[in-house]
Amino acid sequence: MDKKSPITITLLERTDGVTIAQWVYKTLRAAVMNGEILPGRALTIRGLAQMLGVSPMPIREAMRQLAAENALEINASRRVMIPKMTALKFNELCEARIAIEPHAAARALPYITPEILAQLEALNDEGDVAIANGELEKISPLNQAFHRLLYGANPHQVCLPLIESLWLQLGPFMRLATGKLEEFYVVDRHTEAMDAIRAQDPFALQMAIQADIREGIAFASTPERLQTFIDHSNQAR
Amino acid sequence: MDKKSPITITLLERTDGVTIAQWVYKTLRAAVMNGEILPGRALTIRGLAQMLGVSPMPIREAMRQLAAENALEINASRRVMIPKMTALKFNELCEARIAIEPHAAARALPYITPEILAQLEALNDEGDVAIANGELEKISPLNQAFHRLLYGANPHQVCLPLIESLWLQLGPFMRLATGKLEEFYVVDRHTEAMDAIRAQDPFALQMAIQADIREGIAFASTPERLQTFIDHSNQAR
DNA sequence: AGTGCAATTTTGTGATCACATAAAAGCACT
DNA sequence: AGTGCTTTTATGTGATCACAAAATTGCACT
Repeated sequence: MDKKSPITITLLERTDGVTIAQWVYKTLRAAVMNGEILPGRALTIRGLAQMLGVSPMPIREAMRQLAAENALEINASRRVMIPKMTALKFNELCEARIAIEPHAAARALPYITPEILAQLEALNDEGDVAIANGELEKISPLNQAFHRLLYGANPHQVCLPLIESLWLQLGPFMRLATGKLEEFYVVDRHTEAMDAIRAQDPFALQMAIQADIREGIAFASTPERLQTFIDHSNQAR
Repeated sequence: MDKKSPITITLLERTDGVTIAQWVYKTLRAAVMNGEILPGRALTIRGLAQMLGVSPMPIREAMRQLAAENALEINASRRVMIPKMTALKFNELCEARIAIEPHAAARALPYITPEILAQLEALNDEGDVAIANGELEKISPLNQAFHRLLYGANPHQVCLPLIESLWLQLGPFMRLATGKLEEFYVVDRHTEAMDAIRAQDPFALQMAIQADIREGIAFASTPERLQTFIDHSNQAR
């Protein structure tokens, strides 16, 4: 297992008045979410600082923030790495998603305006186009944007940060998952979700969200398949 | 509203090989959880550094970590304060607890050993003694310890950090709540929970946990009562 | 007294440095 | 070649400093 080969991550653009620490945070977060850094990979403050061309200070802050969201793991000797996945932990994360996300969706339902519904439709259409064109790398971000927009419609939202934390922990997997997505995606649950929203039917919405989550992890349909993915992702390249 | 009067928080003891940043984190966390810092209160890095007798650096790290857990709020001009509570947000936090905690309890159920059950019983007994003796300040920590021990029995636990985040956000309220606890606590739901554990009955356990949470927030039984608590807590003293 | 502007102070951010410890590398010895 | 020890390097932590921006204060003017 190679833990020292140089890491390459996609650098986000630095916008206007944002601090360096925030930029580093978003960059690292996107890298984790997109599976650009695989579990087991050791991360050092100085190494990242050099790679991103900043001083160690903002790296430290960004790393501590990500560690607080359980996207990074700090071991006893204070070294940082992406947590390794296990079959049971994966199961636990998925069940947690199913416990929270339908709830967050139902709670957001009363706040879905026609504008938001139109935006959800647009995201759904984009997703369909991406699937039709085989642009697999676009699917996961669009799917996330859909869920984020839905849950975030609730102005008193407190679940979204928790959900994002779960997504982050599943992140390194999601990229692998989308590669197998095509063969599993049969029914468009997002459309079902939008039907439920239009009907203001919380129960149907919860069912649709739950089904969407379960299908998104269908690549782990059997323990053997799951283990294959875990083995494949746990070897830091 | 006084935002500048000196803050006094309980200082935790620094143990062996723990870093200053961790100690600061735990100290601030306990202060928030116990409602020692009320919503709206502004916190400054230098101010806390001077109060705790350390350099600004570990304060920054601790504050960023707490902000990541939504225990602190960073406004547009990067000033930090305890988030203010609203009736709707309070409701949202409680419903989120009810969505997650019974799930976490049911997931932990298969891992409850006789040893853990005995520890739960001990905590429950301590709680009963505290209630009988009117030691209200002990109740909330014991209640938390009970729930933490229960959920944490699951070795693949991923919900506990999310739950802790919710507790932290409700923190400033919990102290106020325990003051009114005595008059509401009628049935001992912890005992019901333990009966469900012994019977290995996930559904009964979920019901007991849900009832326990709902009774713990019985002080907000009417919108008027809740608003009184909010008004009382939102004025930083 | 109230208001608008300038000077001052406070505050967060980020860089650099010193220090202690953990990991790695070298190296002698069997 | 393998092993145990020493030396060297790498790394996280925490303190100090400089800088810019925001908040506050002070003050002249109406």
